[in-house]
Amino acid sequence: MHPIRQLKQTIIQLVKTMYNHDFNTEDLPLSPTRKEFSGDYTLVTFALTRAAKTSPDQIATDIGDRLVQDYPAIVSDYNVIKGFLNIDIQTALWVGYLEALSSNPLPAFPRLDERVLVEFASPNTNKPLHLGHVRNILLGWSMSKILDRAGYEVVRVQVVNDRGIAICKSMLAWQKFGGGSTPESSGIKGDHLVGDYYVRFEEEFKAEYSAWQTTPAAADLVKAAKDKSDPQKPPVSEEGFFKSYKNTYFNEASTLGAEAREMLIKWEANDPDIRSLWSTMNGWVYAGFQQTYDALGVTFDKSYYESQTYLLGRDLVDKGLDKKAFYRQEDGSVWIDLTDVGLDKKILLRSDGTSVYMTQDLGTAEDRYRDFEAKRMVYVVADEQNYHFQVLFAILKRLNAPYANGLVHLSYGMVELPTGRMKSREGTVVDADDLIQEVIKEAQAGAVDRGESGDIPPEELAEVYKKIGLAALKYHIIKVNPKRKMIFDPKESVDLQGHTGPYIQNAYVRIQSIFRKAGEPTSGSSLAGYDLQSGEKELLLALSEYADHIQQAAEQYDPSHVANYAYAIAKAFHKFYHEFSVLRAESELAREARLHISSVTAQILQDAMHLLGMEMPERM
RNA sequence: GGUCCCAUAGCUCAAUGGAUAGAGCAACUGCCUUCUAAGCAGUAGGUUGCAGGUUCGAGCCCUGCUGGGAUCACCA
Repeated sequence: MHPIRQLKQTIIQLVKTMYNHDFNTEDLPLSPTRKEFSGDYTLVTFALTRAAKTSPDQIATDIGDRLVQDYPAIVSDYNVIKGFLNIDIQTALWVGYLEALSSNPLPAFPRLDERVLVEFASPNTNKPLHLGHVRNILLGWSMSKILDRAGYEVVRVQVVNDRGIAICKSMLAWQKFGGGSTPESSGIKGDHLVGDYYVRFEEEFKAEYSAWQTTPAAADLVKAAKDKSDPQKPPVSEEGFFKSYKNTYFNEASTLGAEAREMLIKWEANDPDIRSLWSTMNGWVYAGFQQTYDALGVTFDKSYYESQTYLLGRDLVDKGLDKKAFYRQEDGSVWIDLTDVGLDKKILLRSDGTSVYMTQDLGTAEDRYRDFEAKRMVYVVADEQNYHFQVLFAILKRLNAPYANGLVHLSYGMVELPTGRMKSREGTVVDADDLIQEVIKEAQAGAVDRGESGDIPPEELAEVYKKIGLAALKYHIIKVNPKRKMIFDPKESVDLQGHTGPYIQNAYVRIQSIFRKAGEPTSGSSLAGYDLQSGEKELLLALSEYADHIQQAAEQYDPSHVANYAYAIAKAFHKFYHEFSVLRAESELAREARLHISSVTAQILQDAMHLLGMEMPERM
């Protein structure tokens, strides 16, 4: 049994008999002793002053005395500093725990017989994936692994936005300027090829718009806007007017805009030629996305396509009307009033009877519940949509959806560059594929600089560089609390030293190297009588906390807890490695104990990294 | 303007209401004949945006303020 659990039970019992005060395991103020003090665990006694009717120091001393006297098998010693009771656990207990941990290093959570659906990635098919998607994908994947480990049955899904005006823009530009090019003929990855035509459309449109701005019709509009403008506010500039008029121009005057919209209408009318082109180009995109997903090592159980789900949700509107949860205005539009829960009124059906994004999300939720009957759904979506999800969840609650209480928006902050937000117009968007290539290249360059890859078989080198490079990139992103907006510095993302993925991999690699020379520890061997040293105990204590960190990550929907824990373990191991020799241990018992500690460390590190979506190389 | 989020070392980030707020990067010093130096040890760096409050105890909870961001479409 975990020493802290024994200690907790003992203290709870003791406090009950001494002061008639009830603690339970969760609220007992017992934590690992800070390293500047001596002891294993520290009990904070302030909470007991009322029940004990004496000073914190006195309480600490009294409890300490009783622990040492009555439970000598558990507690060996104690000291008291300003109301903090620092407790030393018997070394034999730690050694016994190491033996147990060695045969069973990974925490086993009970299976919950509860299904949770995790939605992430959510790409649009008109553009390749970029850095923002990478954060989303890493969070979603890692969250799904952590929930799985915490006992849930996990279903991974993505929602693909494969329809709408955006993909029509790509299609139109390809028709007009593509000259029949394909990923095969051009040698360009499919999603990039389609993205290139999206960019081409925007360029052509911009040129058309600029040309139009010199026409008399445009000049009239500018004049009208200037005449109408509020004299209190700064005057309308020509440039400012054209900037804000862009969308209106696209919808009302643009030739290209008209062609793109016509294409969308034809698509909705199932025009066979348009549908065929659409399928072909989306097919290129999916092949491209698949390559990126493969490179990142993620998979989905099911993909939902908006082309198949965008009409869903209408029946829910009827249901909501029947239940009087929604209401219809004179113009025929349907709304929900959420002002009583601090939100606004929200439209669900336009006056022309067409649905909006929210309607579709309602339908998709219902659809997925029919598919998987998951009472929990986690949406991994950037925090710019916080309000949308508040509203979505509130509506589903009002409709009494059976899964309404299990809805979670795993909201994460936008990824920014040191120069500010990524802007496609300014070409500062960091492409996912480029980024992956870059980090692998850097990992290789780093290894070549170091010149120590000699004993790695040449056929494994590429694989090792890939694992190192991807760990650098992924760890750099996943270590940050999701809620935070993060500044992504490409230079730092390829760092291989310090608080990085490769640093953690290196701890694992060092252990594997020891095992190649010393052999694995003998399973089930007795370590009884070993006098664990404080540096060894420090690592063991950290290892004992793995389950807590998984639990915390699962409860808070925050994989960064696991990431930071893995770093703490790697750091503790590197220190241990420097302080103690395994191969040249002073005794056979010490050697065996250290082999066990190393083995547990390696397995926990590998497992934690696996939960984060990273792989360990055997050598580096 | 309403609502929500954020503010910690030069930079990027940690810190279940507990002790003297920690890491990494960047800078500087040491340590490879010894299990992989992608490492270890050390120096330096802080009024946790500001002002109050609650508490035995506040970076964390409450109020106000300042600065930054998101959002508030019959867009998605």
